[in-house]
Amino acid sequence: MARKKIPIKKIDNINARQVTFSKRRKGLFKKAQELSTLCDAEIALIVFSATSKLFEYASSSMQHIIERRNRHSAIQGLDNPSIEQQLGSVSYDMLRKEVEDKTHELSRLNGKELQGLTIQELQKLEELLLRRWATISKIKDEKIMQEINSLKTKEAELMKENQLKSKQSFVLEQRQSHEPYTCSSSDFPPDHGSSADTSLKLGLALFE
Amino acid sequence: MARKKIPIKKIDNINARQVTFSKRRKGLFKKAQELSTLCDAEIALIVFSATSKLFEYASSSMQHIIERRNRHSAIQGLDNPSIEQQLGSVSYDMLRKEVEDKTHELSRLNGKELQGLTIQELQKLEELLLRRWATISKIKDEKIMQEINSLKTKEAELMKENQLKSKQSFVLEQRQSHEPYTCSSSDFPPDHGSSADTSLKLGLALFE
DNA sequence: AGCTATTGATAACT
DNA sequence: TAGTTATCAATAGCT
Repeated sequence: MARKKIPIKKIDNINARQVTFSKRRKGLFKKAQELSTLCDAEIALIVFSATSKLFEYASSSMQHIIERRNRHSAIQGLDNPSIEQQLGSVSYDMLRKEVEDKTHELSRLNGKELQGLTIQELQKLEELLLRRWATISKIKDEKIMQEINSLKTKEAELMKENQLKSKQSFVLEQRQSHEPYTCSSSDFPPDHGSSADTSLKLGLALFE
Repeated sequence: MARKKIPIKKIDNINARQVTFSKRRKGLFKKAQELSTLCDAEIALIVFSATSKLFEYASSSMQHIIERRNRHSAIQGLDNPSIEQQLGSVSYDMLRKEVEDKTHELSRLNGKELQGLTIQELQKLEELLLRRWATISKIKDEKIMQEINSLKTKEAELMKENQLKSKQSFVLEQRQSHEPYTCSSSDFPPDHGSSADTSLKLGLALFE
């Protein structure tokens, strides 16, 4: 739609692709918004760029539309809500109550209904959030430590490997520059405890 | 974009609206598909017509994109889990689905499903909780200040009242022990600035 | 549903 | 990165 028609296939040139993405994305969002307004439609649009950046539009609330869509497709086919209700494991009213409760709890956690609470309730909520924050911090830190440890291990292994290769090269050089002699794997020094130790320390040093 | 420019507002004529919805929807889906192909983007588009008919497009799998999107923003902000009083009765299945969703969301917020998250996601969650904690702290502090102020006011009023009564007693005593004389409200001193100040300081001292 | 006069979107270029 | 413009694409009003 411009100076020239382009084929609808992945744009090779990275820069051109980026520019096109930016322009067309803008156009797409505009059209979505227009359709929503003109025709009173409920629209959700989710776009992930090739670089995993998220762009989204929702004529109302994204969560609402997604939930509505899930219900819509879940209902396809087995659409007899009252059968289960009649079998009566859980009553309809109980479920409705539960939805209300959870919705309420969620919105409170989201900080939207805090004005009505007493100081004591707010203090409890404050403590709760701090505890949750601490939990998450802890888990995050554990994950980071795991990551670090695995990196350390990898590093140590690589160092060891490198040193092994250095020694091999050294032996080969010696053999070439002086008198040749046969060699088997058993000719290598049986242990390199001290040098292995050194490599471990070097590996550690990166993180300490 | 045609014979005439139309304003972007809800089309009144039902028939025209239906036609426009059909045409523009087609255009929107085409553009979404083109953007996805041209720029290697992952796109999901959900459209509910005014008559609650569902149309959707997903460059890969709708569920996959929605989940990816949830992971992305889960987490930052959280959409409004607003009460959706859909017209008419909500089906049993819908309610059960909603309970599941909200339970899931709650348990995530409660920090029970954190092991599966990446370090980046955990960091976002951590920041979110801190923000919420800050919000609650702020509201709590505001409430405390309100409480303090109302106490201050009450204190000041009581002090004033007491002083008033003291003076009345004093006057009565004087009248009884010496010569009587008539009195009106205008006989009271107009201001007690210093004593009011004292009560304010006392009120504050409780919290500082 | 089609048709076409117009408006809108955008590819290439600056 | 943003702005301009020559083209191409979408579509509003009709039939």
